[in-house]
Amino acid sequence: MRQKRSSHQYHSHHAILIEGTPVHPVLKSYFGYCLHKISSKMRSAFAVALEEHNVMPHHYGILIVLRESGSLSQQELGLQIGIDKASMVKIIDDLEALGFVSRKVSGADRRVNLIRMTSKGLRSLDKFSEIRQSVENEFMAPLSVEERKTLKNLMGKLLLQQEA
Amino acid sequence: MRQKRSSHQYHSHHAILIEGTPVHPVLKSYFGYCLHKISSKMRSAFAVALEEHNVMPHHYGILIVLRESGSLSQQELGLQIGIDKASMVKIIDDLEALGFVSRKVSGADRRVNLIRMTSKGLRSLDKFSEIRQSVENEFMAPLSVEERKTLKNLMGKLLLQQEA
DNA sequence: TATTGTTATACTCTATAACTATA
DNA sequence: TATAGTTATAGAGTATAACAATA
Repeated sequence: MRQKRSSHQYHSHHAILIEGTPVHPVLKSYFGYCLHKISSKMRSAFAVALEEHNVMPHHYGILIVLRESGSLSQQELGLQIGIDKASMVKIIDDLEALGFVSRKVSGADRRVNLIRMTSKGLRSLDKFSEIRQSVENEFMAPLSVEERKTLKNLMGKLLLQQEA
Repeated sequence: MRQKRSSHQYHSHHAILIEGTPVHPVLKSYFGYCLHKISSKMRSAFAVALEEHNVMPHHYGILIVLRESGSLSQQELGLQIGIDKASMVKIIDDLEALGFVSRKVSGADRRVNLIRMTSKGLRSLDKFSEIRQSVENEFMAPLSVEERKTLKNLMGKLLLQQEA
């Protein structure tokens, strides 16, 4: 429990709905641009929806990984999702202040903090996942169920390549 | 011609290839996360590829819109792609310093700068478009031609909704 | 000496407000 | 007075380096 939160990076306050940054018609034919536009709108919609719970999308990611992996050191956790150890400190501070995770000094190596989810964290994570799902549904609205599956499948293929 | 450039926000220096931020397996099932990951990797690959020409992705967007629209005021130009007038100043400074655009005080209203592409700007834009295309091709590599078309089509539908 | 978590620092990006010159 | 462009400033985000405790 170390600092206060402000979290005003996404300033819209609509229920969930999408705010209006202009999309220039000429640029709509560029795949990278579309990707960037949709991605940032979706992320900011998610951020706005999470705002009242005092968390941000990256907190959500941490919680998801933590639930899957069980107890981890801060550095391990950061490694798994590409966040450096210095930035992890603040993120874990946030989550600990909210009562979603706890730090426990490792018995085996007293330098490391083992991060563990609390039951409150688990409950909240379910809530956040509902929120994530509803944002995703809203964005996917123009697509049929079949098209959504196709889109996810194609995106998955693109992501796969990155591992190599 | 007002200030120097640094442009080191993307520090990788591979030819074009994709650098490695980890993608956690659990998160791969989340559409928004995949979108975000691919989008930022693609954008940063584009940025790295543009680096030697001293431009960034948003400069490219400006040039594309400018070529399409012809001469525009700084503010008009910014409005079309969602960049505020203060930020436009530096961007136009950059492009002017590179000789890609020129400012000309409007005869009708001496407060406004009409921005016009130079022939050097036009030539360079063609080069940049080749670069953009090759980055896109690299990212699309895992997909068949048919799949690429499908993906672009689906993304287009998602983007369309944003206009409303 | 090397490593975990921490703190401090610096640098980018972005948004806002203040200033000028025109209108 | 209002507006286009400019400048200055402040905030969030992020990466690096230095530091304390422990190994």
